[in-house]
Order: sequence, then C-alpha cells, then structure tokens
Amino acid sequence: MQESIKHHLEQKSVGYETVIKAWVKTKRQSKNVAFLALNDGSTIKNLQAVIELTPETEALLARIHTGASVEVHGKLVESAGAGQQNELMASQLIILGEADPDHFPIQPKKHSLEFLREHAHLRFRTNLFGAVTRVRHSMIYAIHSFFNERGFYNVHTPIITASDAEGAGEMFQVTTLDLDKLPRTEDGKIDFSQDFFGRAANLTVSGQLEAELAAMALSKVYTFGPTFRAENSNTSRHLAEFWMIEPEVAFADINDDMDLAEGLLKYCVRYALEHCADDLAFLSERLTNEEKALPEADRSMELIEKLKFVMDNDFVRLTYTEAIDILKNSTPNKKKKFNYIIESWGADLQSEHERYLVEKHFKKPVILTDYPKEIKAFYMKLNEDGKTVRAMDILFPGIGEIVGGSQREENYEKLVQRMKEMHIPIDEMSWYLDTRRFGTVPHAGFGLGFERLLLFVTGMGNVRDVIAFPRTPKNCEF
RNA sequence: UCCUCUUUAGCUCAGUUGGUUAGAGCACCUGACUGUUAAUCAGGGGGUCCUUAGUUCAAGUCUAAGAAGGGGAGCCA
Repeated sequence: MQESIKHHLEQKSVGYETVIKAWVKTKRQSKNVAFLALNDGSTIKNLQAVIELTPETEALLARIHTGASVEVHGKLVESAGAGQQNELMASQLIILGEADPDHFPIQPKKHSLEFLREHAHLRFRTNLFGAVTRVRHSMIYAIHSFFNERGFYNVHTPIITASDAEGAGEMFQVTTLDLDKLPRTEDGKIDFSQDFFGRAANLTVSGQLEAELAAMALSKVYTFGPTFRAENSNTSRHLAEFWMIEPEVAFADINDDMDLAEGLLKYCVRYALEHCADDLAFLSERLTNEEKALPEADRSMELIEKLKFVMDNDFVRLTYTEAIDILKNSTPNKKKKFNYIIESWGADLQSEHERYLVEKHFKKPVILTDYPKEIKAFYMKLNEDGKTVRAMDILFPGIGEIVGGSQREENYEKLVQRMKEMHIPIDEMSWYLDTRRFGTVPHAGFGLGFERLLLFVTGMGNVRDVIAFPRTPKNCEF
C-alpha cells in the first residue's frame, strides 16, 4: 500500500522519489506546466502534482478532469508556489480511470446539499463529505476509547427482536412469509408460527433492555449499534435507521448518569478538536459562509469556538419543575409568542420551549431532570413524590434532545405496577423483569443519538448529511 | 401526518405589471497566458422553463390538481 497524501504533506525531509495514486480534485494548466490537485481521502488537504507540458503529457492531461483517478511518479520537493509546503514533481503520469465531465456530477464548485443527497454514492468525493466522514470515524473511535478507558464493556444487542413492548416507537417488521399468500390461523389472523422465528419479529428500536441484562453482571456496559424507527418523521433530526450509543451502569444513580453523559459529550468534543483540526477548520468555514446571508442575530457561534465553549463549561442542571417555572414567567410565554403556552405543571415540553431554555435563557447545554411520570417511559425510577421520575434529557443548542436517559426502576413491585398502568404486556417481558427478581441493583443509563452528536460537532444542519446513506420515509436509495 | 416554501442549461441561480430570439456564473470545447491555488482572459456549444388541465390574442410568469425536494411542527435519539 502507498503512503498516504497526509503522510507526504507532513514530510519534513523531502527530495525522494515516490508514487501517489489518488483522485484529481482540480486541474490547472498554463503554457509550460500543469498542476493536478490530488486527494486520497487521508486528509482534506490536496497534494499538488506538477507536470511539465510535453506532447505526451498534454495528451494525457486532455483526458484528465475532476474525479479522474491517476498514478503519478515523481520526486517530493518543497513547493515553489505559495499554497503548500510540499509538492510532487512528476516524472510519469498514468491515468487509472477517467471521469467524463459531461456525466460526472461532482464538479469543482459549490453543490447544494440536496443535490449531493441525490448523488449519495458520489458525495464522499466532495471536500465536505470527506470531512464529515473522517469526523464521523473519529467520533466512533472516541466513544469506544471513552468507555474502554473507564472499564465499560461493549455488548452487541440484537438487531432483530421479538419484543414489541419497548414502547419506543413504530417498528419495522421482519418476516420471511410470502406477503402474497399469508398463512392464516383459524380466526383469520396471520399465523406467525409459520414465520422464520415462529413468531412476529421486528428490527430493534433500542438496545437498552438487553443492555440492562448485561449490566446486571458486568456492571458497566454500552451498546453502539444501528436502531430502526418506522415513524413517519420528516425532519432534519430524524432517520429511520440511525446509530445510538446506550451505556447502562449498575450501582449508579441519576447523578452518576448525568456525569457520565456530560463526560462523554465533552470527551468527544475534545477528541474532535485535538484530532480533526483540518476538517473542523473546513467545516467552520462552510458554516460561516452558509450563514452569511442570515441576519447577525440568527447566526450560530463559530464552530470551533462553540466546541471549546461546550468543552469548558458545565452543563446547566435543573428539574422539569424549575424549567416550567422559568418558562411560565418567560417573555414569549407571557406575550403568547409560543405556539403552545405553558399554563401548568405536567405539560410536555415542545421544541420551542427546549430551544428557549437552551438558546435564549441559559445559552449553554441544559440537563433537565425529574419529569412527570406520565410523559416518560415505564422503566424510569419513581421519585419519592410519586409524581416524577428520575429521567434526564440533555438539550443542545440548535439540535434539541441529544441524550435521553434515566435511573431505572429497580424495585420489582413498583416496576410491575408502572407496566400495568401503561399497558405493557408483563408476561412477554418476564426475561426483563428477572433483572429485578434476582439480585436487583440501582442502575442507570442513557441513549445518545450519534447523528445528532455529529450535527453538533460538524456544524451540519441535517442528519441526512452526516450519515452516508440516509434512510427516511420514501427514501431507501443506494 | 400537518403547515409552509421551492422546482428555469450538467450544477448554482436571475428572469420586471403576462408581450419579440429565456439570461449569468461555474462546468465543457477552442484559443491566449513563464508556477497555478475552485488560476485568469477571449470566444463557442448547451433549454421538454417539473407534469397535466385551464384562463388569455399571447403563459417561464396567472389558476387548479398532481409529482419531487427543502424548511418548520408532531413523535423521538
């Protein structure tokens, strides 16, 4: 394998012969010499190949356009031009694959994100998606490092599950039955006993319940896997297939949970700042240009400044009840500027309320805790007041909920009581209830939406642009 | 699913109160230029104005329906 362009650009001692295989970003030509900006994805920076014009090279250069793949032999030298440290003085130029500019959609110009989404198979080749893909990789790596350094074990929870009782959203059904000839039982219902698993099965909407099982033996575990929600959600923050990080910690309470989540987010941001400087600089510039047209008040903080701010400042922690008080007395609530006016305790918080708290009132990430039990999931631990549960949501500026978690109800009777109240089928969940039957312990966990984290770190505005092949309603291309 | 906006050259867009042959930048082709930084300069080719129906002497422009896409909301991560 060849040494990367990143490696060549970082070389201090030059003057040696080398070979570069890469894709052409741009070609510039003048009377005696041509320049190819070469990129192999190892860095956002290009290596410039300098090619003397001869009848032979001119014929080759005529066939080389943006997107072509080439092999260039030559000597790595300090650049005579201003834009870069090192460059490649070519002695031999070989075309590996042409890219006909009449048909290759990616041209050296600004494309809209919508256009690139329709060409998702080629958008890796843009500077933007190169940067996003590298940052995405770094965040995957950072997450595993964070947990590994803290003694967590990664567990793979099932993708296919027969449990439909988690209440986390609409599910995709998995079946091998012939949909044109569905087997029926005597009372006319579909006979799932003839299906592959002998029962109805779905794609998972969360690995949490299985992660809890593992935490009851290994103490500190986390999952990092794909998650599927068949919701008809059409927003910049939702995907039908997304990736989620779900730690689960035994002998931990809600405060440990918040510390863990805040620590993880800051670790990721620090990792990005330390390891993705070139890509973040590019992403920052993109964001600034993107927002130039906006009035100053609507522009976001400069990307790197924003990341440092989040890394260096404690998140605000307050209870749902305190948040309701702030919202009730807020100017937009009094002037009836909210679409949903906060009138009393118990109301579910809408996006506009979360955004007010994060973006206007506190101007920093906020952790909201102790929500009314009615608006939260069955497994969350009931507080002494009997009204609220030990839930915690982390809200980020521009994104909203990035983490949702809780201390779990470890008391068997209380959990069963909550399941009955919320019509969760208890007999199907006996395996889950066994955690509370045998050696139950206080424990807590959360779910972090990976693509939402990437929105924050990259400054992108739509989760469809931080995952290679987004799955959304009516869209399963590629 | 609801609200709202958009759809004009390969791409990004402009197109006046409805009026002659629908424009620009980038990309492409030709030429010029002594090392360029998404090079520059000059010239050239390139159009089912999303679809259908309607109003009108006349529709890219107005009306209706549909399609695709964006943004916001709900649900959530």
